[in-house]
Amino acid sequence: MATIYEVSALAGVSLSSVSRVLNDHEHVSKKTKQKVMAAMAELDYRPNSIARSLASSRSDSVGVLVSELHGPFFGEMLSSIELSLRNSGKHVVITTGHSDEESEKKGLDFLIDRNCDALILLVDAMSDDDLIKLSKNKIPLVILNRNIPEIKGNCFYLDNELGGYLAAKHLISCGHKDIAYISGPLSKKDSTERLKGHKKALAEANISFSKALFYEGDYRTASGKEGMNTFIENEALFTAVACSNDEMASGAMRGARDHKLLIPEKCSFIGFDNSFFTEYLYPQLTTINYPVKDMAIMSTHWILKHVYKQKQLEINNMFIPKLIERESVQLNKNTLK
Amino acid sequence: MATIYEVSALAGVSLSSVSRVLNDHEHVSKKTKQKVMAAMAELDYRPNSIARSLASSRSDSVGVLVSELHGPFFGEMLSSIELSLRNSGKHVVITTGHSDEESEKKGLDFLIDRNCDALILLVDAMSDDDLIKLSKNKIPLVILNRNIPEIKGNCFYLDNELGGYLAAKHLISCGHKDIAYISGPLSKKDSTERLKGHKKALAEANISFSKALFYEGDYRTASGKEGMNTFIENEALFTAVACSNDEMASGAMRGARDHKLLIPEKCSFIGFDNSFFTEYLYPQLTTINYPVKDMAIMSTHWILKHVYKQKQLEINNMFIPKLIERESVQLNKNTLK
DNA sequence: CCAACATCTGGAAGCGCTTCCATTCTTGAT
DNA sequence: ATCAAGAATGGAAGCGCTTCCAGATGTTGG
Repeated sequence: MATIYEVSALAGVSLSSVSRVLNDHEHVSKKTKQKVMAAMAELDYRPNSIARSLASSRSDSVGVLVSELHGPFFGEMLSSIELSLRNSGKHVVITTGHSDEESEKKGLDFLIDRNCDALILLVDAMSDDDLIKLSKNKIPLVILNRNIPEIKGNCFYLDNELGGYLAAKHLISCGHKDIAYISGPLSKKDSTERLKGHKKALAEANISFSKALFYEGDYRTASGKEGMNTFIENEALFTAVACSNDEMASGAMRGARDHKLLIPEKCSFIGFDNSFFTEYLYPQLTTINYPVKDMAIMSTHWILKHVYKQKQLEINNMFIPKLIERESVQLNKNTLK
Repeated sequence: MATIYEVSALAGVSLSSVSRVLNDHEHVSKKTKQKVMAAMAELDYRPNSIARSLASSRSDSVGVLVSELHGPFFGEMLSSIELSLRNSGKHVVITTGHSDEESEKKGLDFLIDRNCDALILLVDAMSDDDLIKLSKNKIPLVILNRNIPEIKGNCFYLDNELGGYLAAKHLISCGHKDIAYISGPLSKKDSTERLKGHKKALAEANISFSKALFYEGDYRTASGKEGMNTFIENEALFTAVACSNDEMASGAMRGARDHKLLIPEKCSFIGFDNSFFTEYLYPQLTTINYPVKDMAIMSTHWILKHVYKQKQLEINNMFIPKLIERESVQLNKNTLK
């Protein structure tokens, strides 16, 4: 692997000059630039980015810390982030936090130690205070899927409460009154916010929230099925179930089928997130759209604007959920007659 | 951020000694080790990994190049890789190639320039020759989802042909003779291998392969649906369809439903990969298991063994597909009577 | 008590690059 | 022709760490 020395020697100019053309500095004559370019080409020179990073304390890379790597949600998010950043010549270093505080902090340290120019964080376990403190450090950062008022401008998030509200409202407008709810872990803010919206819609319709129709899952398919089983075994009465995400909804639907419950004739289902697979369920899942991609791209725009000084980028922090009507919700016949 | 100099000064020992305790070298007395540790703790010192990497030309990080970041397949793969490597204190740098040759090469360069200790590659566009050449370079690498005889030991892959064979065989054993096939892109080797296995099973059963029952998709759900539409519009006759992956199978099932085709009564479906969502389809999809996680973990074992010198790791290059029977395949009534 | 060896420690060069500063070379206006 | 201002170049220090070498210190056995 050729180094800058060899280029400098072959081109017959100083190290500094080579470095200058490498970094597209002003004040390099055409002649030297050409000589250097020629030498680089001949030696098949590629700058060592580690050395560059050490000398300049920049790295052209942004660190991404997410809870998990699998699942439709993170997949789409990472995919969008990578594409957007790569289009601007930046690179992405990805690591995971597994919703565990220690693990998140370790991941964070890794990214910081790698000289990342900026960070994109999607963390569950770390406290708001930790994040606020972190944001005061030298390294710029952006927080996804979470709204911390003190650092509002760095947060990109969905109006989860509105989402929960829209879902419940839709079921209610279809005549459902007995609505079961399968929630994500209550330790996560998005879960509690969605639940809050759900309750708000119930209250507006004068429907009381029943503990018997509530199940706390973990966002995974299996827990949706378990929730459904629990409801049925307890002989709870309901005509619809709202789920905190699509994966649990698909699990719940499976659970319903295991008990020979017709969907949507006997029981309606609504999910949350609008993951890619909801269209391919049967019946297709009515859900709440979470514009993950938009949000992911927006977070990169913030970084491109504030860290890499690209102009003309509009920043928008809060994203609005939207009802996606498909086949899994039906009018409640009992109510109508 | 404290540097090694400050640690050295505070502890009252030389740079070298600090470095030695940092790297757990032999020949450091307990006393100096303690002094250094204390100083590190007091200063909240964290080594700068960039500097370390430059000085030692190691980086404790392995580069991963995959086609895409989204989708069930890559999600599970990356997740397993990250977990396994992190458990050994190594880190992962991920980038994408988008099945495009130029893009793959760029990603590769990025990883190489980042001083990765080893590479895990899942690439579609680059030629075997390129990969063989690459493997002769200094940086150790492992290739996923592809078998290149010349560098067999570095390849980890599924016996795709066997998988295709098993799927077709299963349909045939259920009495199906008219079997449609929705393939992945024929530019990808795994697609052609699966198809080959399919044809082999047909041949063994004396069923001729019909062009009218073949559709080339792109591994995405939408193309599965399109394939199904094409068959139906052309009034092709078939009682079962085999798909090159689960996503296309789910799309095909959707297409069948749009045409009021009962599944599995009128038409059986079999997928490939055993992605997480197949269980939650209705009916649950019969498919071929691809042990992605095992393969991903095995590739990290190779690296841990050969690059990081961990002992006692068994390496196994080829993985065996397995039929997973669920609900989407039914006996062909016509044949039986 | 001292040789002979093993263990421990410090000095210094160097990884490949950036960047500040000083120096030299060009301009173009006078 | 002259001179200042600006453009182009080179030298050298330094980013934070590793590692080789040589020298210092400690330990053991005769």
